[in-house]
Amino acid sequence: MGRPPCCDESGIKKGPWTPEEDQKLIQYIQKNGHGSWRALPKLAGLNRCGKSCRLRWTNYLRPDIKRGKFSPEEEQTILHLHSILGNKWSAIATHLPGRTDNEIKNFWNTHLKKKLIRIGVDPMTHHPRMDLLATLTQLLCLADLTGIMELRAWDDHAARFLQSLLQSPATINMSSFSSIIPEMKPMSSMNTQAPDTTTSVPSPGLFPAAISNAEFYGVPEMSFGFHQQPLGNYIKQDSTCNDELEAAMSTPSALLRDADRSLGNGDNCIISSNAGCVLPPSFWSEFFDDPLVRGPI
DNA sequence: AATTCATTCAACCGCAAAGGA
DNA sequence: ATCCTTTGCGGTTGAATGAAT
Repeated sequence: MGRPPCCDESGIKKGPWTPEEDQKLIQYIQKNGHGSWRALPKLAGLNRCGKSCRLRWTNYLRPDIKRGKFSPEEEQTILHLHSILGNKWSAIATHLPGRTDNEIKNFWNTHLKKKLIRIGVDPMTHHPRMDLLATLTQLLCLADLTGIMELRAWDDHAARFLQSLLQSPATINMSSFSSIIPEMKPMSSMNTQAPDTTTSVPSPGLFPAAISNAEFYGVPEMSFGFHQQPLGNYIKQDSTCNDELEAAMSTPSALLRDADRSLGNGDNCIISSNAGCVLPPSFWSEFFDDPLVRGPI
C-alpha cells in the first residue's frame, strides 16, 4: 500500500476556487493567521484540504503578490539565477519580491525556456546548443553559397560573417569581442582559472568566475561564457578576428540578425563566443528587447 | 460559424525535508 | 535514534482561452 493522497477523504472539494471560498480563507487568515494548515479548513469553514488552502493563499491570495507581466529586469534576474541555481524556483522567488515560485516556474516554462531554445541556447545548461551549431556549420560547408554572396542579396555584414564561418580555420577570437563591446571583459583578464575546453560536454552553469562576480541583487554582470572546443575544427581560438566580423557583431541586434540571415530566417539563431566572457546588464537589455529574440509573446 | 490546435496558468500530486515527540 | 506529522517544493495536469484553419 502506498501513501494515501492527502485529499482522499470523500466530499473534500478540489478544483478552482470560488470567490466565496477565497473570501472565507482571506478573512480567516487575516483574523487568525494560518496556524496549522491542516487544521485551517475546518476552522475557516472550508470544504478543502489544508494543502489546497496553503497553495491558494501563497500563490494567489497573499496580499503582497505582484500581478501582471514580468519586467525585463525580472526576466534577466530569473535567467541569471536559473543559470546558477537551476530549477530551484523557491530560491529564485526569494530574489523577486511579490512573485511566487509557481508563477516563476510557469513563466520559465512558457516563455523563457522557449526563448533560449529559439536562440540556440540549451535552457538547462545555459550553453549554446552545440549539436545545432555543428549541424549549421556542416550545412554551411556543404552548401554552395558563393553565388548568393556574389549577388549581394544579403548585406555585407551577413555575407562576410558567413564567409568567416566557412573559412577553415575561421578567425574568431575573444580579444576581438572585448573590443566590440566596451564593457565586456574577457575571462582571461579576470582572476580566474580558464574553463576546461578539453571536455566535449560543458559543465552545467556558468564559469566559476562569472558566478563569483554575480551579485544577485544588483545583477551587475551576466555571463556569456561558453566552451568552444566542439567548434575547434572551424573556429580557432588563437587566431585573430577580421574587421568584417567585428563590424557584423558590433551590437547584439546585429549579431542576431546576421545569425538569422545565415540560417535563412529559420527559427534557431546561434550565438557563440569561443571563450568565456562576462557581459554587462546593458548587453542583455538590448539582447532581450530585440524583436528577433523576443519573438511573439 | 464551427472546429481544431496551441498556449497559458491555477491547481494538484507525490516526494522529500523539517521539526517535534 | 526513530517514528510520525506537517510543510514546502518541483513536476505535471487539465480547464480556459485564444489563434488558426
